[in-house]
Amino acid sequence: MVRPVKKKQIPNLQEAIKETAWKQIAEFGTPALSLRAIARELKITAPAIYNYFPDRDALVTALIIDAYTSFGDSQIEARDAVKGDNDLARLLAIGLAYRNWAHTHPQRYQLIFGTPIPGYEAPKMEVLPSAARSLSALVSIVEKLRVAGKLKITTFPRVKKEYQESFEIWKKYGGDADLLSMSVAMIIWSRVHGIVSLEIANNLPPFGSNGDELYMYEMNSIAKQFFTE
Amino acid sequence: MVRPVKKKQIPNLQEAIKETAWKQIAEFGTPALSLRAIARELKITAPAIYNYFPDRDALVTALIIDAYTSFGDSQIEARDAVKGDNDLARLLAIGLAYRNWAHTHPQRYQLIFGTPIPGYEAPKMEVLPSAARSLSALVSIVEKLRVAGKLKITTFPRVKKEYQESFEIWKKYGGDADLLSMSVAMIIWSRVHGIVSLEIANNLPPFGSNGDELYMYEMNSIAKQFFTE
DNA sequence: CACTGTAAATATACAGTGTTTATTTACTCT
DNA sequence: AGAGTAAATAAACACTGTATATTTACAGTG
Repeated sequence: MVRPVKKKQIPNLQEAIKETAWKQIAEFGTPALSLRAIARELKITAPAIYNYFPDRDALVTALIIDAYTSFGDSQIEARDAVKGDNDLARLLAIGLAYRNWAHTHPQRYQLIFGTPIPGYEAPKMEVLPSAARSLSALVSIVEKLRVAGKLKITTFPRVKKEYQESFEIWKKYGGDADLLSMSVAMIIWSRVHGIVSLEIANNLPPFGSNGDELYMYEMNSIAKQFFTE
Repeated sequence: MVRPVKKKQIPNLQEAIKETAWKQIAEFGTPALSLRAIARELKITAPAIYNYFPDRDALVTALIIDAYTSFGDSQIEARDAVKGDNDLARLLAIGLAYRNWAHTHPQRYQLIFGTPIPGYEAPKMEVLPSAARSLSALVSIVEKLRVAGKLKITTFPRVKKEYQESFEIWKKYGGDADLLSMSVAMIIWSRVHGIVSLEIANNLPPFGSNGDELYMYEMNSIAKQFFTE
């Protein structure tokens, strides 16, 4: 047997490969990702995968983009779930959703923000649209608060000139916003990421009865330092 | 030829293996670490390594402990280089040394705090002594400031009961300190790690002409929020 | 000095990986 | 009906970590 008839083939093999990849990542961890193992489970041969992804890194890139999209969805949902005009409540909702998503999908989180794949480096330009979108919820709220005059700070270290250009690309996919807002969003992100990444790597003991009090403390610090009311 | 005479052997092969490992990590990145490649460079066979490390993970663990030690050295040096009794200056010195070490040895930083080795998970109990020591400089200064009455805050989320025990072990290697001081040290650590890990993974554009102004901003925020004077 | 036991290296082999090449087949279009 | 194309397989290559058996260099002892 060389090639099964279409009826016995898996429809939408491209999607099936990604699904199987996620399944195996969830079960055996990100670094155990193996093309041959995926092929085995799908009952195809390994080189068949090359019809859908030029190499393993391309598959990883596709997974990362999917992860960013899922992550971004949860951020945007959290923002839009808050009714009324309390944008500080929205900021908090986004922050909680961030940690929640990371704890629900620790492997995906590490896939995006860590470097768990041997020799893999993400191709910036391919990933950027979904990456920018995933942080757009945070940026949009900081920007709204700034426009409403609720941003406490007015000056901030500026990004190096040669990088301001990449901010422009960022805006294209992450939504327009003032440079100040984007910078504040980034420092908020760095704080949130600091806690979450240490938690996920098991380097932080859980503070509070549910392990989330340290995080709430930090959410509060952020609100107090950067915003009024 | 089966076994070279001693004169032609490499003295202290255990150290030589680690050195070669670091060399290759620096050159080709952490995930490319390969026992066979190390053996090739040392002109021995791969199984010979097993006389010194039971498996690849044991070698990685040894590397991690060395990295923690080097990192801890730089932290302690930075603390002790500040003369006089200005402990806030010491805190800043430690913070700057943190970022500096990470940028000088990005692969070591990722080796310690990321998860760049396929399938590897650090054995907590083996690594803890050097890990605890590496943060002891920060803890000691926070504790000094607390004793001097310069700690602004007096309450903080408490660590889950079942984890307070691990804090006790921590004290054994990281120096005695109040639980409050250790908790404050941890949140400071999480903020610093947040920025540095994003910087190293190339996920943050450089703020300021030298790329360090965002970090200075954060150092300032920490000092202002947690300490007086 | 000869002998023996041990420790450290090699040689070989196994199962796994990503990837390349050539080949075969199923399906589509003219 | 026949030709062309796309998608799969088969086989092979160069790697990887690791286990086993074997060989050898050296240290210690009678």
